Amino acid sequence: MARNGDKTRKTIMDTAEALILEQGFSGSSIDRIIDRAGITKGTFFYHFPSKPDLAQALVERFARRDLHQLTSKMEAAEQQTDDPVHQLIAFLAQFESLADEWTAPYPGCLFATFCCESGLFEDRTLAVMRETMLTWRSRIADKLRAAVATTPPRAPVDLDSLADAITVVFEGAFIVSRTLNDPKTVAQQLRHLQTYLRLLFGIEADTRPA
Amino acid sequence: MARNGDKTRKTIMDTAEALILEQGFSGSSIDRIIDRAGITKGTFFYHFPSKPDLAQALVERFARRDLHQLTSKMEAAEQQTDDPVHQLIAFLAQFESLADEWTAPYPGCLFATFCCESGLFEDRTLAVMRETMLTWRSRIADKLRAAVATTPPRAPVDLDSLADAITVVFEGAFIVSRTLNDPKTVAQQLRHLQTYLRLLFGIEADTRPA
DNA sequence: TGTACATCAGTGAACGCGCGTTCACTGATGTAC
DNA sequence: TGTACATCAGTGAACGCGCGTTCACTGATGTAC
Repeated sequence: MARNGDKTRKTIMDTAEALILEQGFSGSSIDRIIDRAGITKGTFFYHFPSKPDLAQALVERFARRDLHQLTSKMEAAEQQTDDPVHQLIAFLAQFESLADEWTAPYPGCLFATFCCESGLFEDRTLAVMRETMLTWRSRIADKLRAAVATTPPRAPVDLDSLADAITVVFEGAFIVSRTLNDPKTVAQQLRHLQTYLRLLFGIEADTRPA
Repeated sequence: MARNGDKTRKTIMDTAEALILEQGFSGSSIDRIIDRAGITKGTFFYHFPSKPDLAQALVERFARRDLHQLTSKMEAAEQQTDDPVHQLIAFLAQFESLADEWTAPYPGCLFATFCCESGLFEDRTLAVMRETMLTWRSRIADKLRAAVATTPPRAPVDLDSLADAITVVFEGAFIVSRTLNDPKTVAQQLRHLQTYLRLLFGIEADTRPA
């Protein structure tokens, strides 16, 4: 056998994540994961000492990818314009474009799933989720502070909770999209958030309806 | 023994719901439910033929209560004012006041929890969730249509997805509130939604920051 | 270059525990006559 | 009013299956000399 342990580990994680997004963590047994992944139980426990360790690895990978999206899409927005308000709108527009092309409901957010079973997880697992959300809050709130410095908002708003609104829309739209079996929910809700920012900072409306 | 079967049934449902909101449905075994409720296994299966039947009973009760909130708070808002925009804002303000008094994080929404494990449930269970969300959409969208008839919105918006935004905020704020262990998230996000409506329909801002 | 050994990656049988479900039973209360 | 029977509400032991975890093992590849 070639030393391709990393590939097998990735297969396990991909399979487990997909199953967990359908059935939750408790509802996804190791038996079913290895069955779908086409490996044996021994292989699973060679790569992950226990099921909680799988949870930890999954949440860390999810957080890493999530923060990468935050950084890369924010950098792209910063290249488009110098105005912080327009940067935020361009930032959201990128996620909207992505979501707009979906034909199946939002497959799910691992954070939401784990949050709904939070009593089962170790503190270190929940801490990764918390820190990721706080990083989003901090980065977006920075941008919002820059925005209000140049453009006074048309209504008094708390900037930290306005920053959180992005996370709220992602998580909430996922739940609604899944429940209603509607692939368009996420894009629509991201559009409302852009419209809110436009109205708040007195920017002309886009032509498309939110 | 007195014929107090209804009381026992309620105890089981209350205990199960609380446990499910902590650990998810799969993570909440019947053994743990009966242990917390102080009853025996025979009693559980006397009241519920199977675990999926418990899920169905819980989701139906949750939906009934949820729709009652929708109706009663909307009626209260309609007593306060005749203007549909102000009615919607008053409607949201009632939920905000409620949420503002919370000192512990939003205990959870059974729909979000079930949605994150949706692969485990029967269609009839998921259908209750879907129909409840569509009822909210329909009632709120009616009000929004009445609003745009009298007050032209300052940006083009799709009314169905704007109606859904309320559900999105409830579900998303629950996830964020729980993850960040912050009791104030729900109230704050409901306030942003009110500010959005105010800006959209050109209504003077409230004094408190959103 | 050949040999001996270590390490990596994976196997599959076995473990005991907890799960959802069944069932024969109990005893209190309600109903018929 | 007393008696016989039905129903309601709950008991607790027993069931087999699936769960997470362990472990002795295999065989291919890498490393030392």
